[in-house]
Amino acid sequence: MTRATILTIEDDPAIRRGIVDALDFNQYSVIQAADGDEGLKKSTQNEYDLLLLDLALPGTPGLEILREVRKLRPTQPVIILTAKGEESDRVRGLEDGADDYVVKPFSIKELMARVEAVLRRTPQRPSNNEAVSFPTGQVDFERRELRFVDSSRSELSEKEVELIRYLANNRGRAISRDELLSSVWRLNPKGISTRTIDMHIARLREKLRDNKEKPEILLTVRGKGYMWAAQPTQVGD
Amino acid sequence: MTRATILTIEDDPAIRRGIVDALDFNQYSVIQAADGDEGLKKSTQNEYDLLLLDLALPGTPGLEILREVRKLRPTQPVIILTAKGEESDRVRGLEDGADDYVVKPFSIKELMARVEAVLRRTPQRPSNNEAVSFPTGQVDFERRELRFVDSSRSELSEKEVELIRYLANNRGRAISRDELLSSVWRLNPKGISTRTIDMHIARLREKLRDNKEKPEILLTVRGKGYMWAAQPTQVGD
DNA sequence: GGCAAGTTGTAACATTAGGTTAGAATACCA
DNA sequence: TGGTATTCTAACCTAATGTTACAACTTGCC
Repeated sequence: MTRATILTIEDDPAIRRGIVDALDFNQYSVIQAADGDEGLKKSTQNEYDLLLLDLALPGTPGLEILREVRKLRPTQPVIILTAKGEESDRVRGLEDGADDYVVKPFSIKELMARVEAVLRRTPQRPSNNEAVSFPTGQVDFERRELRFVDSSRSELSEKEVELIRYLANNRGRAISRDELLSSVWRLNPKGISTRTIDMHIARLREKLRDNKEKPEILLTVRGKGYMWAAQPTQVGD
Repeated sequence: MTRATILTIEDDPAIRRGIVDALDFNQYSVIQAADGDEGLKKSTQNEYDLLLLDLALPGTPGLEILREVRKLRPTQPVIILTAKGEESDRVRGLEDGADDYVVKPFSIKELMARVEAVLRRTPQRPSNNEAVSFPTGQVDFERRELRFVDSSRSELSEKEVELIRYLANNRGRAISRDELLSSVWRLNPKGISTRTIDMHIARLREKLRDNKEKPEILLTVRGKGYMWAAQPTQVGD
């Protein structure tokens, strides 16, 4: 069991190698990208616990990657790597939502400290197969089904599971259709025009037995997308 | 400066006196209600940091008060007081969302421990005049105005301040119009039919310079109400 | 292969919640 | 008392979402 999955976007092979080794040694699972285009692709197609992003890259520039990722995944943790002197880049990066930065040349020790710090303050999401509950029941990701308090069940399809997982992992945050298409469907279309998501939501609401007129679990956020309702109250301890 | 404001709904004058004294001694601000009707009124008209609710009351029964309050304020912390033996009431109370219970007769020490515990695990809201920020600026409750990053400002009216405060204090949670009417307007109408809230929201969006078609700060949750957007990312430390 | 069941996507239409405008009521103040 | 700011109401309108019905695709099985 690795501690977290980290995407490293860095073109210098020596530096990349160093980073990967260090992360690997510290029990992280590491994915690599050697240039901007590959980085953009990997970072937008998948969600990682952390992105290590060199700003000076061949291909798509680091800052653009950052902005794209940020648009799609507002909460994706990102640490940027900048060369000494390129202070303006660093400032732009932080403005664009990077969580922290490391200035090259850096020591492995320093990098690891930053990594740990950012991961530490990332709100801990339920891990992949942890139970997600809603007022009238809970989601069993293992068995791909919903179990209700009256112990009845409904089965979930593949896409439904992924959709529910993504939404539930981000409860309390309104997720745009773009973000869903990118994260759940692994597509990357700017400004979509498909009702597919709405369809799936409708089907999910049905299975969740959510209130049809006034949903209480899977909320519609006008002009934005959908949201898994924040837990109203936690009863007892 | 008191630590928190607590509403005590308890008909027995001796017990009530004891509770009030103890809370007072511990720096809490205490409001009292001596029967169910008064309790229902006070608990629905105002929001408190904590509700101490005796279940056996003349007038409106405790459980009904609990349910009404819960409908209006899903996060209102509540501790119920039950007589020894009335176990079914206690269970019902917890089912209906009470956060904890104390069985009579209880020691002051025990009560205080419960109070502290519940308050401790209540998600700490920004206190009344703490700054609330949004991506393009922040709310200054003192001066009743919005300050933007470009250091321009807009003034807020009384109602606007209260509305913004309530929504922002509950960011990430969709607030129903009923809850707003009850908490901000201090009205108690079941199933409203006024567009007043929508109006105020529109004006607020204007002042917040929120995106008109796709709001990013003050979101509309279909069939439910409105929501102050959850913080997308916290930049840096 | 090819049929059946299940899943996912699309097109087209329907509905209505919420945005919006304009003005009436009310409160505030000098 | 008149003027100004604020709040509320009524009425209208639109576009975002819900919804239906079916087409396309996948999967497994004989």
